[in-house]
Amino acid sequence: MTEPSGPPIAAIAAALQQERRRIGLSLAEVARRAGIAKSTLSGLEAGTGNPSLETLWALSSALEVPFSLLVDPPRPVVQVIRAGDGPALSSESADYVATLLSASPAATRRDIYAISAQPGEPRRSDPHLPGTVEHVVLSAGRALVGPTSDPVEVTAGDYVAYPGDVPHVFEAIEPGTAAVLVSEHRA
Amino acid sequence: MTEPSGPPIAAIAAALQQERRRIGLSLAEVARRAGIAKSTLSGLEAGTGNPSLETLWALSSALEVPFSLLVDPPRPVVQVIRAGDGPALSSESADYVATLLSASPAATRRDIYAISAQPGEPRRSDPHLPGTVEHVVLSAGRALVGPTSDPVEVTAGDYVAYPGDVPHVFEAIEPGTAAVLVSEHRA
DNA sequence: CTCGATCGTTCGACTTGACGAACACTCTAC
DNA sequence: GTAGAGTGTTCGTCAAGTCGAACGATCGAG
Repeated sequence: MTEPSGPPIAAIAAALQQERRRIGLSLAEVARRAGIAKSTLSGLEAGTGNPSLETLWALSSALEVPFSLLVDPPRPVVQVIRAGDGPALSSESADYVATLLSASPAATRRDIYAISAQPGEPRRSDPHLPGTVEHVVLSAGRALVGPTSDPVEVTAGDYVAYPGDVPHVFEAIEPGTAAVLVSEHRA
Repeated sequence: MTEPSGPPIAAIAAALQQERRRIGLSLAEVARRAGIAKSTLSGLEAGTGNPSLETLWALSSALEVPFSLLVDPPRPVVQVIRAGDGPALSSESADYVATLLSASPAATRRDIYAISAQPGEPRRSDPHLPGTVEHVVLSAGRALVGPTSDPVEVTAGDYVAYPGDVPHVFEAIEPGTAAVLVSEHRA
């Protein structure tokens, strides 16, 4: 069972209101900053509706939180995720598996990923929010990691950090390549 | 040309097509699985439009990728620490080596460690600052990790998180045990 | 108490995204 | 050659999301 639930409108509604109150802004002020009608925001916080991508993006900018915060539910403080566990939230393909281990809480803003990759098509990523920094520790194998313009070849045990707000890539060179990735956003 | 934080419609368009072709499905088939019109999907992959939350969610399910992947693309390099490099700062003992990879900036408060351990005396840690949380991803071997009162046995690939403000332990069970540890303080 | 400002909600009008059929195209089989 | 099944695209229609204004509620100053 992957995702039994529907669209996380309820979760987003809660996150919107929580983040807005955290920075102490009124509904009208956030709507103004986001460039949307406050009636729209009012409805969203009430859990009614089906916001468009632009609306959500504008709100994440106005609230000054990563977009993922609005869609990734918070996680418990203590938990165990087995290597063989069904994916709580993972991105899979034939030669690349990225499992989200720990989503960033509101205050700290960082995600931890376990990556398992096979040689094949490189995993390219578009720029993230400005201020994002990513850290990779290769557990096994060999990979080409870093900005698309200047990637670095790393082997088991190596560590590499790079800005997340430029296009970047993760390409396994050897079979059975694994890594731990920490993506953090500095406010 | 690079917008500071424009809606990632273009990125989503690329991600949609990339993921769809990765699993080798036709546009019509994905649309059918997602329960949306193929014309809608066609437009989205072309980069035109502004999809609603429900539409995106349905597509992430149909493509069997996490929702966050479509809206929050993964990661990119600035600093490289090779496995054989002499660590600038490390804590060593006969059967335990912890290398500091990335010290926590003032704002974010988190440290990333690479741990190499051998079976022997458990590595016990006294409580850190209140609000500290530690995350461990085991790269290789087998270890007993977590609160001293209730440790968890983990193997390669496993993830475990536990409060850092209580006594905790890291004990290698197999030779050649390695791990990545992220220690963070929540304000 | 009254006025004013700000809060969040509700309402009708407009804009726009989603739908589904028809379309042009490619490839294969007969 | 033609017929068929597959691909992805375009277009008119309808439903739904968004907008802006008006609404009642709340709080503080005079």
